[in-house]
This record gives sequence, structure tokens and C-alpha cells, in this order.
Amino acid sequence: MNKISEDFYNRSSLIVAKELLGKILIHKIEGEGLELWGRIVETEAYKGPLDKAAHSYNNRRTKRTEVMFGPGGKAYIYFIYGMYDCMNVVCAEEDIPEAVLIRGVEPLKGIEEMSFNRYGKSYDFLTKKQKINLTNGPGKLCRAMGITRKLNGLDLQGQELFILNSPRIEEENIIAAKRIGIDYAEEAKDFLWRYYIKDNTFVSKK
DNA sequence: AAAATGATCAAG
DNA sequence: TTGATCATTTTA
Repeated sequence: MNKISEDFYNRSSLIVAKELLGKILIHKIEGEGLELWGRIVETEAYKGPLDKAAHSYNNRRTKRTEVMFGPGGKAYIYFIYGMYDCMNVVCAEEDIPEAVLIRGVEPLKGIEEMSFNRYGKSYDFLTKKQKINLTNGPGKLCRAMGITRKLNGLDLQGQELFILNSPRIEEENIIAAKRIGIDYAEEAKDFLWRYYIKDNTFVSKK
């Protein structure tokens, strides 16, 4: 069990977003002794002051964005479209509000629980499409892994929500692309700040 | 193509 | 206090 250290997170979200690919996100649910594991296959970087797509654009500091102004290595989880939670990892040093959105994971452990969380039935009864749709989007993976804004602000050095180290994905297998769902962000919408593992099944969109 | 669904935030 | 907006997903 090799948890990613705090230093890893206290860097630019552009670097962290890329290096988080291939790492393993774990949500341990206390009481039930349950562990949900997902391998990160898609991320997006958000970069505070300069980035019109970021919640923290122009250093906007509100109750919601507050956690991004702290040190790196915390969870920033927000509720969107009245229905979905999305999970970010806070990056950069204190007072620099950057984060990385986790957009896709490959289920590794606790798949049966994820299946019930998403579809209310056993994985054995899912269609091929449902099996892919389990965790190939930011809202979907949070629903599958039981990640909600109740976990907002958690330290990723803790025992409930954290990320394990694993070897870096080779540069030739990382694709950089425009971020999703931020067409309002003027020049920032064209930044290639979305990263994903080439040809991976659990990358959102196509 | 459009609905679902409610927290969030800036404006007044 | 209000109303437009929204880093999405599902269904048709």
C-alpha cells in the first residue's frame, strides 16, 4: 500500500493531471469494511486565476471553492446539475487555487458494489454498454464509488479516500485534448488540459 | 435534441 | 431574496 505523498499534489495541476493517470483511487467505506478501487484513466486540469473555466477563476473565493485555496492533497467535491457529484484533487501550494477533475476510472475492486450503486443490480446482469458506463464519466464514477460532497475537504493522506502510487503512463500513451463542458470559457475552452490514456475503454466521450 | 433537478452565486 | 447558470447523464 503505497499512498501518494503530499509533495506530489503541491505542484501545478497541469503536471498532476498527467501524472495521476494510471494511479489508483480508493474509497474505503467504514463500517461495511468495503473497498472500492478505480484506476484513473482520464483527468482535467483547472488552474485558478488564469482559467476562465475554473470555479476559482479570478481567485473567486466562496464557501464552495475554499478548499482549493488550501494546500494540495485534499478532495474538492462539488455538486452539479442538481444531480451529480464530481471529484477533484486539490493541487499547488496554499493560496493557489488549482485542482484536477477525475473524469474516468477503470473499476478494479468492489465492482459488484459499484454496479448496485449505479444500476441497482448485480454486475452479472448488466449489458455490455452498462458495464462501460459504470465509471466512464465524472458523475458516473462518483456515483459508482459512493463519492459525494460529504467527503469534500478530506485529506488524501487519510484512511477513507486516497490514491495509491503506481508507475507512470508512458508519454506516447497519453492524449491531450480540449476539456469537456466548458464552452462558455472563451479562450480557455481551447486549452489542451484534458488528459487520458490512449484507447482506454473507460475514457468518457469518444 | 432535450429533460432532469437543485446547489451556487452575483445582483439588487 | 431571486433567478440564471451549470467542470453531467439519461432518454428519446
